[in-house]
Amino acid sequence: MVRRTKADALTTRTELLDAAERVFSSNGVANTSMMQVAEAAGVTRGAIYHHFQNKLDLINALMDRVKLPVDEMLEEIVQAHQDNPLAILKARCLHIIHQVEHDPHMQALINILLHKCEYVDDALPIHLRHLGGRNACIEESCILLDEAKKKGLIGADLNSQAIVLGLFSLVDGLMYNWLLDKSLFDLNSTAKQAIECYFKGLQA
Amino acid sequence: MVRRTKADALTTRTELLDAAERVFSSNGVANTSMMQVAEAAGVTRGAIYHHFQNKLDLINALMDRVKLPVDEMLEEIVQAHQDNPLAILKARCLHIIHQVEHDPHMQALINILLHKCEYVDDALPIHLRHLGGRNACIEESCILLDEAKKKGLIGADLNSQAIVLGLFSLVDGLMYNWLLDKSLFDLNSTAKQAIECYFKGLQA
DNA sequence: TTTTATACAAACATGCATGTATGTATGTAT
DNA sequence: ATACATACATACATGCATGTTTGTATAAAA
Repeated sequence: MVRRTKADALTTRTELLDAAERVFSSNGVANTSMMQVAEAAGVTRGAIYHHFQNKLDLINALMDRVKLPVDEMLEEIVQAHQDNPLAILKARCLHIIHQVEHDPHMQALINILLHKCEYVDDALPIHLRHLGGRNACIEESCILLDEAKKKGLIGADLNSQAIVLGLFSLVDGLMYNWLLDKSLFDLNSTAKQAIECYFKGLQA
Repeated sequence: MVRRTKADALTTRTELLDAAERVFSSNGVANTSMMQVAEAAGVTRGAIYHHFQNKLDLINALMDRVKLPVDEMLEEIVQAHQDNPLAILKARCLHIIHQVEHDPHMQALINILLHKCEYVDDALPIHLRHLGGRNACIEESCILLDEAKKKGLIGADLNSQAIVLGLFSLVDGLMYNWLLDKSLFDLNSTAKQAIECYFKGLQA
């Protein structure tokens, strides 16, 4: 019913993203129509198609909003524990957990990726981004573990890649299960204990 | 084009389930139409709607085929390691991993549940079954851990529930990531190392 | 052998989702 | 002040998926 200035348009865009986040989170991506997103944002489909090409483009925009802060934070961690590769690795895992627990946008997005979105060809760009970032993270972590091995912090017989994959799988699994039913357990304390346990098992 | 005897009908039904397993696995549940399932099975939609009420009913039937063997096997494990709760728990985890790696039906189903199916209200019955079985398993495992604690096998300060949740999250995460890209790592050896590591971290 | 039930195929009716095209009021630049 | 672009709403056209109904050849039952 109304037309807007440039700034107002950006507001509309943001509201659309917020709405998409909510509706996708509760209905699932495939199960949500553009109409539903529009309604949740209080506009018509016209607004969506003006700002985004289609549902995929919308999801991509959702990811753009969230992904950046992650990498920045990681820098800090590295510097904080300069010479202790294991501490860096552990802090990273706990940081991810913390992000998912406390940043609502991150939580919604991860929830969508893990539970509300089928890993299927035409959704590929999204998942490729997710996996791309994560694979880089794994490689980097392998290096950290190798350093730890050199310093004698962990058993020399351990396979770095397997250990890293296990670690990230543990983190993934914790988020996966917690997002499935947040009332089932406390994410922070559970993650802390489980990750602690895993690291303890690494010692030589 | 053809009509069949009772036995042939069962064959058709099985072929439909097999087809659904394949098509869902590659296209995703929401993204697959009954038409595609029918085509993959070499029949028409009529055949599907004769054997199943709708897509949900079809998926339920898929789960019925697989779920039973799991519980049976678990009995054996318990008896094999009669008095060592930790060994039982570890064997269970490795058994699940083994199942997913080697039983194609199980693998397809877990893949569908983890990656090809949105956790959304109308799919609820499916996920409830999945979660139900798993929650029972968690409770049971907590008991095992408590026993282990009494026997002094693990640290007395550990929270059983957190540890169990971590363990199952680890297993879930490993399956999750492996099914995402089976070429990325060897499931069996990676799981063995990671789980081993986790259990090692439990010791007092 | 006649009757009935089974196992599907084929056709029908409906609805919803998508993408696009068009209209229009308002902001913006000249 | 005029011309153009922006930011949407509205309307339209199309297609596909679903569920149902009907038709039919064969098997099973009586």
